[in-house]
Amino acid sequence: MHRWSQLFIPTLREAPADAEVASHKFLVRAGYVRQLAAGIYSYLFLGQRSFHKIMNIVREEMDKIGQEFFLPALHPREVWEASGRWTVMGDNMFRLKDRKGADLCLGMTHEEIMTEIARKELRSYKQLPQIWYQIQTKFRDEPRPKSGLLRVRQFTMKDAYSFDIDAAGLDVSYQKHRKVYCDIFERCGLKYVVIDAHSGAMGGSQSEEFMVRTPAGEDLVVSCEKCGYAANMEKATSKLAPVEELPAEGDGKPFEVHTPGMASIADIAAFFKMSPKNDIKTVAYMAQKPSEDGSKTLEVPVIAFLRGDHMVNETKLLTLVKGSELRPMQAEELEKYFQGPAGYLGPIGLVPAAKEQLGTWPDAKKQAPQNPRVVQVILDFGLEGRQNMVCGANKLDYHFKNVTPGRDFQWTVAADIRNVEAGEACPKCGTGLRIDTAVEIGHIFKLGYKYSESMGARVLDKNGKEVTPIMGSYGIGIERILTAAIEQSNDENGFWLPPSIAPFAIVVTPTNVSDENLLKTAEKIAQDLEKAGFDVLLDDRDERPGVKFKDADLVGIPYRVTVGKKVTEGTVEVVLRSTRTMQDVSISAIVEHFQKVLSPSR
RNA sequence: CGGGGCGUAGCGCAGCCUGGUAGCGCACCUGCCUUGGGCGCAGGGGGUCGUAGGUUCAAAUCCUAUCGCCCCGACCA
Repeated sequence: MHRWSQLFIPTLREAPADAEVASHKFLVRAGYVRQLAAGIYSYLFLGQRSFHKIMNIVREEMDKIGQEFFLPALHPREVWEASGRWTVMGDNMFRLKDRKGADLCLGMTHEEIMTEIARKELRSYKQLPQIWYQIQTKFRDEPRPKSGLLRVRQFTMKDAYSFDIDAAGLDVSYQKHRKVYCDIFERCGLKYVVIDAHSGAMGGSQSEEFMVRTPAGEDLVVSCEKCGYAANMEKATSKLAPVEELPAEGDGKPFEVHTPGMASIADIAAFFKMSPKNDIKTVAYMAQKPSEDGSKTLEVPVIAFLRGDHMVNETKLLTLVKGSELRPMQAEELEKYFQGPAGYLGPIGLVPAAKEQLGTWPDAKKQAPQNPRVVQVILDFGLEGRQNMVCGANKLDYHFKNVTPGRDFQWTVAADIRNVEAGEACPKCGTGLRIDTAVEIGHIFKLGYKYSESMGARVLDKNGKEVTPIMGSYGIGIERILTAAIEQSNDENGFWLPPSIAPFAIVVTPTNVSDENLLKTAEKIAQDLEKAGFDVLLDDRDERPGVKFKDADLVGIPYRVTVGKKVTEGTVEVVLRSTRTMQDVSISAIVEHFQKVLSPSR
């Protein structure tokens, strides 16, 4: 039996000053974790117990569809070079050298290692499909670790990989994971949503994220309460309400207006007494990506135009142009492409690339020298069909009026490159969309052929023909399940976890251990409950009741049995932490009581 | 990477401006007391003031460098 007096549960009355989010404060205060360095934590007794429960649930469910492996966390450079990600991962990957000077890295994820096994071992379609998973420590050198266990540099992940002979098979594997993930999060007692996710520039065809809404989250979820549409910010779209156009002025053609010092959209809208919706916003970037061999960075100019009140979504833009990074243009670059200064930029006079050149990079097209002023011009869908707008004239202190896209300027491609805003119409049913911050706890992803192809995995199909297996990858953040659960259920005194993932389901608290009768009764109750399969903690510390109650409220245990005065009447109190509701239960019926409200942990 | 803040006892903080033997609350230890919401009294232990260098008779305090941690930003030209 676990006796509190003998355990190391270092609870704190005060949270560390640098803890911001609830889960961080309480994980530290409740003695679950201690910080070792930025984004690196030690898990103490209670924390580890909770993680074990979570991992067991994950394991039990995953075993229904796959096989558990355990791969190295330390990887040789070569494996990552084979997939091309040695360079792609950049500073996010921890790298080190062994004594011989050979390059190694700490695994951020294990597509490469799993594919390496598949490449060496899988020979025939008869061996497919395969689903392999592991629960492993991952290392990511986050630019900015934060929010306690939410964004860290070392964490535990369940990652799974599927290998199928064809897309139909992948779909089956994908759906199996989707089902199992729902079961896992259900068992963990989380309220979650499944959303459409951005599947990256790498040709993934389908991807969904499992999100828990919480203010502590860093991801944005766009959702419709009416029809169930849900997507992340990188993927979400909306229907735009029509905009009232400005009347054409003069001969209807663009003309310059002197706008001294009006360098922002707010200034211009005020100056012309119009809505920012009638303005064309210019956003100018240099898109970057590493060259094939990783030896240098390739750059192309990318210029986006959006409605004045819209915000560009850099991920959408980056995906569109197939780049890996964006940086704002500098003054000389603005001068080169626009021949005008910041604050007065506009589309008229630009040299847009042809549609076929979208996402092409200079190195690849060396043989076809082009006009150095050519840029990729991206028009947001929100500007299509608009007329008589205002934009910068590419000339200090001047703007154009009467600008109509398509008539007065052209573009490389029109696309959705903006952020949806709360209240805009749902793309499916037209209801107002809501936007919430959320934490990503799981992600399922049809990878396609990226790794199997680049790393040379091949099997023979029925006809004896060599084919490349198609892959999926599927992740669950173990720590994030706990943090999300805490974010979801806490108050000023502490938090309460779903019994399935709490370190203990029940804490038995004798109010006074120097009272022999109370202590003996409490021990008996704890023993009986334990025998019945419940995880029980006996708070046998020689402390005042107030101290024990405060600690019990703090540490996340969902039920408390208070053994106090009423034992003389043969009853104890059962307290439900979440609602603070209290109920007298006769000692003889205590096991039965919990058998009704809880399922045994063992 | 850019900007800001903070490093003083396990935790939370004061002291620094104006240099002169390092303090408070909680926690911890001992004893007494108390026992239904972080109780009371008495006594006690614990700190290279992040690190290194400099200025000075004297540095937690002033200067320089460095390390660490936290927050904001890295879309709206």
